[in-house]
Amino acid sequence: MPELPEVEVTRLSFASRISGARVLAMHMGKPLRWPLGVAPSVVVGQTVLQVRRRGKYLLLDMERGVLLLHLGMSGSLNFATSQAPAGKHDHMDLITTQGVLRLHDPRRFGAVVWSESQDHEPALKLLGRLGMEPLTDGFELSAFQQGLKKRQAPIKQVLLAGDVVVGVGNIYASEALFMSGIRPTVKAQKLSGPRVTKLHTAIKEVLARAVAQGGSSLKDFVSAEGQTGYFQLEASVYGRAGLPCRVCHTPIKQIVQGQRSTFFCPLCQKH
DNA sequence: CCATATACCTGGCAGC
DNA sequence: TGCTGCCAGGTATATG
Repeated sequence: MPELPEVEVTRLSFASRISGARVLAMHMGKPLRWPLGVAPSVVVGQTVLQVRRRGKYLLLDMERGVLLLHLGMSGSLNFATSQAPAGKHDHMDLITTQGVLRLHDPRRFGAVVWSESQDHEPALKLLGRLGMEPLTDGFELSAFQQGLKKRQAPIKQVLLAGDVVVGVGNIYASEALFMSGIRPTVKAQKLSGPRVTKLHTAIKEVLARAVAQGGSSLKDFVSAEGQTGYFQLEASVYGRAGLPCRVCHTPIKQIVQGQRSTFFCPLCQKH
């Protein structure tokens, strides 16, 4: 569920609502990917200053540290208005003066980590090797090109790795490569300048469009299930194995790269 | 440094 | 209906 667009839409959906809130209590459920790092009581009493996003991580800046959240594969955040009973898969409740921020994550690949904001904190180390933010000016074509030039791995896997550019998950990697007419198996370093330019544009476009779409359903995003965004978007290739390409009607192919599914049109993405 | 495999965990679904 | 096997939006870590 959560690639960059959904994480960003999630952020937008609760950032203003929780900013300025003071933490009254914090409850953790079953273990997530990493331990919180401190007793939940450490977070109690702190005020949420702002909510930022870095890649697919959400960062709740507080007075004395940062609460880092990751949604993993199956996580979502929602606001429980009162003390509605936590369900089987609710693994964090942040009870604040402005509502209860609740993490729902069946597979528990997500994470909630507290970090006292200085350098060598393990939580912030997670952010250390992340690549460029695709929806900011920092995502410069020349830097993108330079990043790809070093890589011999297939372009799809380089996009997913997140150390050149962040936020492109398994769905949007396939979609962006389709948009730019690039075969996912091509070695990153073999892409010509013009093709890198196309890909650079496609990544920005596909992610920005998805954020906009998610944003349009923002009203019921939280109260509903937190999943409306993706289903509004029509995938060009993802999940469409065997179905006709929307452009040329050639059957879409599905392959496996790095144990993940990749989808592409063999005609529109010739090499 | 780089590329690839592995591990984490649960639910949904196709097929029998 | 129930079982089994496979698949799923991520990514740190180990291994070669």
